[in-house]
Amino acid sequence: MKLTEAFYLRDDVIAISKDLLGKYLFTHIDGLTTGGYIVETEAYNGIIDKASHAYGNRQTPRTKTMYLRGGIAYVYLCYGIHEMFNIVTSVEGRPQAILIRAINPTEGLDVMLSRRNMLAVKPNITMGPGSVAKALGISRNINAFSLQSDTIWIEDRGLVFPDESIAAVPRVGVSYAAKDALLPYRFYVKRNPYVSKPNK
DNA sequence: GTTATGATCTCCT
DNA sequence: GGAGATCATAACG
Repeated sequence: MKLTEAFYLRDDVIAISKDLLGKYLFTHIDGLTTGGYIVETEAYNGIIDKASHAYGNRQTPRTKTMYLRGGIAYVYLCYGIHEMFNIVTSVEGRPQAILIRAINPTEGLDVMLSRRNMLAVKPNITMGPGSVAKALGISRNINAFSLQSDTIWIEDRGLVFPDESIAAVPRVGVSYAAKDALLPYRFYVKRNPYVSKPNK
């Protein structure tokens, strides 16, 4: 059930991003389990990708997590407000990562509602990377945690989307990355209500 | 030490 | 449709 390390250690971050659609992401934090299946991802292709934090082989306290062995979490703060959850892939020394932009929640709905200060389930509960992290209780203190741990992990439950229901489009919020912003590194499940707005 | 800015969300109009 | 929130990070002096 739980995805093994071999899944994350592959070198093709684009293929892994696509493969992650339909996989179930779970967290067990503060004694509470929450999760759902992934419906939107974005690939960040290492040192040659201008949109990546590791562009140009940049090594800093923040990005060092990306250089570790694949199969761990990379969590950072964006805009001073939002925690972002990424999955590190490929082998040690190759800083590739995948941003989880949206999930379709299936477990722990009541917990997610209270974490999001919402009264009823609406698509925006886990739509967009900042919302996903908040609903799942993800914060920077699980940065670099292994996805083989019992705090955060990903399962294959046999859910597969056919190619024609998967869209590949340019990424969101990376206009500073010049022509790399045009690469179709954002993948999502067509017509799923939890997919975030831009380019839908 | 200082400063500019962002892999965004929410609320307001 | 648009602005404000809010701070760690990274680059620079």
